Amino acid sequence: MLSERPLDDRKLAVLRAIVQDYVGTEEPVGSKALVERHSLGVSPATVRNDMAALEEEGYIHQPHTSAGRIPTDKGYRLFVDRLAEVKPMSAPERRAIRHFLDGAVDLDDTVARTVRLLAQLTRQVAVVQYPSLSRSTVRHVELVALAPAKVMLVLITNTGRVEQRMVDCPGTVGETVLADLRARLNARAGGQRLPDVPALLEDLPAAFEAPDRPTVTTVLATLFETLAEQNEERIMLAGTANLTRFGHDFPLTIQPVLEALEEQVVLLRLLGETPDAGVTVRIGRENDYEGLNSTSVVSVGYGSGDESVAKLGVIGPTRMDYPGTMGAVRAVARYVGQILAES
Amino acid sequence: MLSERPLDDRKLAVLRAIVQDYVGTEEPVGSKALVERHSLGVSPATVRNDMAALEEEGYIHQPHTSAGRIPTDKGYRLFVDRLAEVKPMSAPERRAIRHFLDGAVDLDDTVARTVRLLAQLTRQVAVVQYPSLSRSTVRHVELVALAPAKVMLVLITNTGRVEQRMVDCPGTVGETVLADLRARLNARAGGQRLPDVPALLEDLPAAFEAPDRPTVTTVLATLFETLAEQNEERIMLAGTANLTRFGHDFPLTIQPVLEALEEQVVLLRLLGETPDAGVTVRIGRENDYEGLNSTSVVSVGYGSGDESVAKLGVIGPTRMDYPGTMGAVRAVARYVGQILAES
DNA sequence: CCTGGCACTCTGCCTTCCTGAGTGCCAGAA
DNA sequence: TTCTGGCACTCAGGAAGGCAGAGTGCCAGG
Repeated sequence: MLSERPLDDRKLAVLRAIVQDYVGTEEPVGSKALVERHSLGVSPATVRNDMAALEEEGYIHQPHTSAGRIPTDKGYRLFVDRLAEVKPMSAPERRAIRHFLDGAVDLDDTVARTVRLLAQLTRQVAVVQYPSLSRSTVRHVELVALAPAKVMLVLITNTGRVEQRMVDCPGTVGETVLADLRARLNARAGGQRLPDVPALLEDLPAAFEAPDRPTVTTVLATLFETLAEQNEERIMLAGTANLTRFGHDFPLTIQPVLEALEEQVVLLRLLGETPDAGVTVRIGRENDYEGLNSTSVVSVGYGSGDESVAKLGVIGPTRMDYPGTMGAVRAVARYVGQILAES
Repeated sequence: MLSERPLDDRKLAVLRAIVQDYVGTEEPVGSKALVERHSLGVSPATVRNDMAALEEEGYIHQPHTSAGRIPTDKGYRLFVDRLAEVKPMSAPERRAIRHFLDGAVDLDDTVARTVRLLAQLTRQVAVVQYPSLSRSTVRHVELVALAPAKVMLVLITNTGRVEQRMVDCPGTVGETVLADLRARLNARAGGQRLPDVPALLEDLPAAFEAPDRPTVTTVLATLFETLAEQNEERIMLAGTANLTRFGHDFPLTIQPVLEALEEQVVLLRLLGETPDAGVTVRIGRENDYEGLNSTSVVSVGYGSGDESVAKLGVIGPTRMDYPGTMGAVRAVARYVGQILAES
């Protein structure tokens, strides 16, 4: 078995044509139809031989003896890696994206608009992760006395995210102590990356009078807890209705997909595996999660600087328009990054 | 046509039995099966006569000449209004609900847990509206100077909701002015219902020195804007995967439902029509929104006191277990209310 | 007013048949 | 070698026909 015999150019062209046609028509594509729709310069019989070779190598597959071919996961993989160019968005599309995202009033709104936009552009299911706490820095820490022994702690990050927690203090908290603590917190933690903060504040209680130390310790504990709560990472979804578009073959598998989409944990892990740079495509079985074995995930990191603070992506059938989807994902990520940097 | 002839007790019993069986089996129910499974004390032939009468009145309907009967929307309506008791949760169920909701750390988490819980209990799609701004009161307003001319406004409500906005001030803002403004804002607005706040603060700029007034006005403007932003009402969804359970007949209609669920506006209007008190059931065509014409919505208001601050509910096929669903919805609403009151 | 009996209707399912798309292979041409 | 036209073969999927079973409406008798 010549399993690693390199494929010549024409075979690659045939594979490309098969992927393109199958994505378009959703039906197995035969040799005759291929020759008609693409000017390959050879006869159907020749194409058939190439197809046999491609099948031998596992790039395509026949549902039934007398049917056309459809690409396998491996075929899509080769297509994405070597046969397709990311399709850039057109100028009007870019303007539209820009304009749509510019209208956002706060972080929630930005994320909400992004996810809807992505779902519309790709006509698939879109997923956007909120800018992660661990990558961002402290913009401000605020303490608000709500009752004699009750303080509200508000943490604001450079990505615009706001987390708040109630703190039940061991005793009454004086306004001056609170002001002092607030000032020190901001002086030391301001601008620092969240994971670095605890180390910087460790010795803070020592700076206060003994009676106030329990309070300071309690507040710090809550703050650290908030910082550490990685699992608070949130995700927004849109476009689930698009799943129904993949009619014929998909309804059987729509349920596990919907289930996966409901599991924030699954989605977070999915996005978590995306490397920071570059558009990533994970095809079919390449996804660890079983329910997504018949889908592909196109994802990318986005961030306010050149640094990625979170991920976003699209989930659709393995039979998807990869160049278009990748283009859309990349463009949207870029613009969200810009918006975040501006705000 | 004796269209308003009152139905005697046995006919009602037959209707009740039909609804129960159909909900259980998902198949049209015939006279023979009915008599076997319910002790009606009469023969199939008699039941057939009753069925004919019920059909005449529009409570049930035959898909085909030689098939059993299924309830119509009108039939379900009668069932819900007169033939069914809300099924209370069992003690273990109540404990589980209580326990599950008690673990929540903040409002987001409470809502998230509620919606998941409801989806699991009813095995349908659950919807929970965040406590609405307009019904709640101001717990605290905080102003934080982030830069010389940049202030962050944080609004905290009694329901635990936190809204923040950036304010770009016309000039540099002194810390004393800010403290003064903060104190006055809280003194006047604290504990007040959100819609009443603007009127109470109208004359506030007059209390400040002329040079500071533009700043005060700007901050107030942003605050009012935040208060007025009704459309910021948010909704959380869970259990969409349950839609696929309604296999045979439903997949055709699953798409419009998914689309409806993506439209926050539709959901908000849906919940908005729910009266404050009591569990409401809207069946099939009774729903204004076309995509939900083959679904029923069971909803109820919940709140921290005896007052409803938001709504929650369940969306499922008209063929649903009404008593059970109503019981679950009512119980969950009650417990969320308690949790909110405690926090 | 209820019941058993009976003739009737129709869906769902199974089987059979047939067409058409698509294939693999082979012998001959470039 | 590599491509091409020809040919026999396979098989999914739709159409047509037939059958069984569930359910009905109606009627005459208890």
